[in-house]
Amino acid sequence: MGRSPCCSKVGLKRGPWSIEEDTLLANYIQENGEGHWRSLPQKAGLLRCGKSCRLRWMNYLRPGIKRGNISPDEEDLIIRLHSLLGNRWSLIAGRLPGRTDNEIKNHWNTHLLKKLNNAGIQPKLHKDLPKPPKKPKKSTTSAAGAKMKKKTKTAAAEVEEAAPPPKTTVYLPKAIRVSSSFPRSNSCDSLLVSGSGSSSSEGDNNVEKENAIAEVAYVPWPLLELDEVENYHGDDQDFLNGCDLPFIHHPDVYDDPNLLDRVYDEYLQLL
DNA sequence: AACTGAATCAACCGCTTCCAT
DNA sequence: AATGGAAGCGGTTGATTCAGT
Repeated sequence: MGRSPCCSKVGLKRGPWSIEEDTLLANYIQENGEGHWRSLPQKAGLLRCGKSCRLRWMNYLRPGIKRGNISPDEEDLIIRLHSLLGNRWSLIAGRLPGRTDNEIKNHWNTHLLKKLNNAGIQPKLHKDLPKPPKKPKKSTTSAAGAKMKKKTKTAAAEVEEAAPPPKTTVYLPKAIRVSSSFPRSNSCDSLLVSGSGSSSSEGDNNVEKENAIAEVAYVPWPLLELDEVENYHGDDQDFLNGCDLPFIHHPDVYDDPNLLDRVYDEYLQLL
């Protein structure tokens, strides 16, 4: 499976998009719809690679995009969903209408990681997990991927590395492709309006799955030890007051070591 | 006002996954 | 079953902006 040389072509423009380019792209997609990104630039008269066009459309030009001012409610939801899904930004974005995976990822890395660390909370709760049942994989981490990850340590990575070892566990489900089934631009709308867009039974199944996942995501999750909250001496009270974080200690939950296993199994079945 | 370091976020890179053949 | 093209995803980069001195 070789990679196609999408963005390595010489002569293609890179960097920030101009207003003219935005207009060309938006007009073309309005007339012809999304998709066929590879051939889109040429047809639209753009000197960009298809990937770049797709990214620009998805993260900036697409109708209904909300920009900036992520509300405390949204932050709370991001934190909850991240505790459930891990770094599955597209899945998380699918639960936040008008937000893009890129924006959520950036917000997490620049704001939420810091907030959680300041509150004495380990943001990356994916270590020491009981290995989820998984099918045999072709390859784990390629040499190139490992090399890329080794390059430099990001601020986010530093924050996470400096944090204390995790006390609790969170399951990290396998990533699934989202967009083809759940258009991100109006994912929540699509959940509410059953059958709109896709009338196939598969589409309805997806709606049901997403609704079920959403219910799981909204369950108050026993992520944090109570002493973590009690020992918090940070000064970011807005964060603690503004968010409905799952700070409640649930003895029943902690006393049942198999609960997360069961929830994870249910989640896998839903997927 | 000038400089510097930190913070932010749009865009890029490369890998994975899906799907048609 | 194997292959290759296309799309999607998550990690990372780097230009720009902001805040502090």
